[in-house]
Amino acid sequence: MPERQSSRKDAIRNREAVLAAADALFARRESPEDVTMADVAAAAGVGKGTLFRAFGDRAGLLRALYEARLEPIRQAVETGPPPLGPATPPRDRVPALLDAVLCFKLDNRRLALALEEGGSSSPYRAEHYERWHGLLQAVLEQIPSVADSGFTAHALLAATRADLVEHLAGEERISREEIRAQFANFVTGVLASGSP
Amino acid sequence: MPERQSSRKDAIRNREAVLAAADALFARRESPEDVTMADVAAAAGVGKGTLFRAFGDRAGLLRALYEARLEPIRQAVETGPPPLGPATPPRDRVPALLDAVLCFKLDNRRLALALEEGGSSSPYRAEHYERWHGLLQAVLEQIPSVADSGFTAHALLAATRADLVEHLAGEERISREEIRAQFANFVTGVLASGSP
DNA sequence: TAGAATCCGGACCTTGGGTCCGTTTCAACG
DNA sequence: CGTTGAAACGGACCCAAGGTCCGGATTCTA
Repeated sequence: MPERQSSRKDAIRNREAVLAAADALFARRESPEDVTMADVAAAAGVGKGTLFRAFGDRAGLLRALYEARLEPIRQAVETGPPPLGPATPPRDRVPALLDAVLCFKLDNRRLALALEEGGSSSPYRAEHYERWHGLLQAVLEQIPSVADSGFTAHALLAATRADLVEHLAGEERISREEIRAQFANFVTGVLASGSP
Repeated sequence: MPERQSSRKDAIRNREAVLAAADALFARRESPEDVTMADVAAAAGVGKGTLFRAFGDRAGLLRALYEARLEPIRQAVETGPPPLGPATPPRDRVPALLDAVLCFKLDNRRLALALEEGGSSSPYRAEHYERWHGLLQAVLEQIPSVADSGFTAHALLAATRADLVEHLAGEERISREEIRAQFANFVTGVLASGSP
């Protein structure tokens, strides 16, 4: 799985070009699955060979795009100020984390859809999911009234699945703020259960 | 989309044969996606044309299998005795319904996976999902402490997604009863929030 | 600037869903 | 029963899309 860096400037330039072209295509096209690898290569002005050498396979390209988009949030979560950063009390941080995930999915509907569903292997094996789940579980652990933090983390994250978000925003025409509010309310309910 | 009945006995016999063969193949093979349509046709002793004429496309075959397996539960929910049937008080019926869905996914992991993920269009457009969601929403509506019954129904059902269940049971090696217990606990928490 | 290492790119391969149409089977009718 | 037209059969065929390959171009190093 060729994913290592290259020092040659043409390789670097092409990698960037592919990333940019793919980004644009996924934003423009209706459904992720009618963005083909050949399309991306053509839009980037590059051969298919180049594309596959740089990213391994379709999933690799999607992952690269996804991680790039996720980077700012990751920073905010790991070393940023409240309410996302580590200094936040658990009862406030959990809703903030989940809202951040939800907003990310809302802002990157097509991309998240392509990565979560299109993949041949389940989204639960992706290491970015493991990261979110691990973090959320750890924070939930610090809230005494919450049992089964592992399962609870899975269940809460499941409510932010890309295709569900897409359905709510696209099919049911619910506004972004409405979705956020309802989800926040749901999260509050889960956290409140069994404590004064 | 050719889905109507035929009176010719060879057509009926072949339809059954395909259904049985597909059922067996999905149960036997590790991953749903290495059951090809050609495999099913061969296992059923039938040509590919027959298979596609009877079910339209791959999704149609999956749907037919799924509906067949779902039929008993559907009966129990629509006209059966408590705790699944309509005579059950809402606070007891919601957990029962969700447990039934979860058990169904546990008992039909491969099939549910193939239908929910493999499809080109989102699982939320499937009419069996609409049925479950509609019913669950209606029952939730009767519990005063639950707000946003529509969203809540989506969120609860999301925790029974086939790939999540597969991950819990397959990857994390959690026992069936453990999963049921944790999910039941989660549901209880959601229902209890905001009421004595 | 020579030479080697690396990268480029598009022709080519494979796989699997879906279609087509000549042939066969069914069932209604005389 | 034999005929006959409609419906079903089945496997050769088509096509799209992901992924591979290798001769030639480009870049780095000495």
